[in-house]
Amino acid sequence: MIVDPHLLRTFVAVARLGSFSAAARELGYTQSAVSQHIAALEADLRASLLRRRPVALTDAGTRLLEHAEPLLLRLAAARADVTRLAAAPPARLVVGASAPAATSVLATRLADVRAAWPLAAVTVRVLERAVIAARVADGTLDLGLVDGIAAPTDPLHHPDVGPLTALAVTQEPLVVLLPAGHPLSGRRGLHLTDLADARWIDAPDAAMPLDRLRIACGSDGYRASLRYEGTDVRGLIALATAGHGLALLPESAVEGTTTGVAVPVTAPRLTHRVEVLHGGLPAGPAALLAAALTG
Amino acid sequence: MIVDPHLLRTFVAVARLGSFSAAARELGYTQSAVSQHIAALEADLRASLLRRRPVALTDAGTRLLEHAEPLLLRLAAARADVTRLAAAPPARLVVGASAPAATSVLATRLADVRAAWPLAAVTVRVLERAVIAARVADGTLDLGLVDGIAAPTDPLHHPDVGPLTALAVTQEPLVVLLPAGHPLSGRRGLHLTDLADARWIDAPDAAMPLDRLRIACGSDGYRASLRYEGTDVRGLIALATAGHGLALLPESAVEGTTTGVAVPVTAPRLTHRVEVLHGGLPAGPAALLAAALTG
DNA sequence: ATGCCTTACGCCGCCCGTAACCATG
DNA sequence: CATGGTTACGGGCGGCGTAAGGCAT
Repeated sequence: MIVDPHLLRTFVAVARLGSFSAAARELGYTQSAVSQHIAALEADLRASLLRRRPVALTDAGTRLLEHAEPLLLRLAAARADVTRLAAAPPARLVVGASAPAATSVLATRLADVRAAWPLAAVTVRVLERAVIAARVADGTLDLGLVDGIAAPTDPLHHPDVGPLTALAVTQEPLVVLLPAGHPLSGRRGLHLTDLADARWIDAPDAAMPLDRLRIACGSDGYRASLRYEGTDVRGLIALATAGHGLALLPESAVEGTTTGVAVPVTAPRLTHRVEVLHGGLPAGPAALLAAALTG
Repeated sequence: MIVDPHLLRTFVAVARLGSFSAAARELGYTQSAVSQHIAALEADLRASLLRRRPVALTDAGTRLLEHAEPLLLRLAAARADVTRLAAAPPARLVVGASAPAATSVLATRLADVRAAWPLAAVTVRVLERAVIAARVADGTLDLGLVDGIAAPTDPLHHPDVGPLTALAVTQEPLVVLLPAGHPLSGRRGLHLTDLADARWIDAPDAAMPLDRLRIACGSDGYRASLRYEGTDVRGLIALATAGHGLALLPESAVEGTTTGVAVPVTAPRLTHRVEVLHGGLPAGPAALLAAALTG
């Protein structure tokens, strides 16, 4: 009746690694067991999930994978969440932050956090946005700081991996960074919709990912002419001011930049927002620390 | 390592029924097996989940329940989703709709649906908003119609039970229904924020639930002076126009009402929105029908 | 011929039911 | 004392490993 999560875990491993034997090694099974797992899953669901030799997902398999990954995540989150309730608050704090806007917020508030909860060790881990909520849910992180684009009062949209509490930490204007001589560089404000066809730099780990922008604007534009994979804002600023494309950043990220011009976004009404995430224990240490961050 | 979903299912049943033996009956187990399930779960998570005699949830149990229910839902959804891919499109269509705004939309479009897909039997099931997404995900419903409050371009927020496709069907202004002699009845438009402390009727199944309104406005107000449990709008309109409280409705719901005054909501900028939900198969019948509804 | 997945088969462990036990109203 | 949860124990079954069997490259 109920789909066996062990089989799902095996299925996910096989799909990711593209090999039964590699999945078996990773999971500590024999190759045979993995084969039986997949066979059992296919029999249970009465659908072929994988094509063998070479191993590739069928349509049904692709579909199942979309369910299986969040499912396993939630399963881990459930365990972590309940266990966390019982366990004594540990003398350590692991904070995950999306880079670098959220990290800079953390830097300015970390003193408050340390004051609120004198901990032996604090670890800050810079991670991509998508995984932070998951790591908070499964207990790998005690606290998460995530930034994103949202209308002024709207909360950010986090992947649903369990009951998490999200609190706004900061909210500030978005700016478009232009090279010094750019035709628009004299403007006081910009309408993003006018820039849908401009040359953009997609810097998902250093600035705002363009796909988020597309979602926020409901537009197909904002295509990247350059992709910047890294978390160093200065590198991004250098590229943008050298004219390789526009960059969308929170206002604070461009403070002190003299080689380019940062023009605020005036429409649509979007802001850069940082939220802190924690597993919503009412009076736990994470909640205290979250309060210290928002206060 | 992985929390056994069978144990979770038993746990949910016990929590809901407040009894081990009742849960055993429902699940087709012996009382002993249920006891062993709960014991195993508690041992696995190293936490006490239930107090016995009387059976009541502990804090950890409450927490686990929040995870367990969506988890089991997703598990069912995963099975249904994959199975649905393989199965031939059945000659039947089950549509769930939140009452009554979404239902009336369905009434006006059902002819298009029948034209797009000649089916032997069409069933319309009126359900509360919260369960529709779940029933679409697990295949009980082929299509869901859900209404809600949202800012003009924003999508509705549906519970995350799997990869569902949501498409806007209609969007129309919200109105506040006032009795004829009400001081505000002469107004051309109303600011909802001015009405946070007014006397409201909470009619979750006939109009907009006030808790949604509170979320949309980020306000603690809009408390109910009367709760109306039913799906008949005419009954609600009668109560509102008789002065028992204000009602928040989509404009179309009050068409033809002469005993009261309906004043449009002008701020904040919120609209009544109906969306159709289906399990996102690209070319399946549900997608065709969804297109017929939106077209 | 050699990976790589599948099938056959036996053993171990888990899970459920029976039944005796115990606690609480 | 009765109702209802717990504990003890045994049998059945499912799942994993070993090993042999296809089947491509």
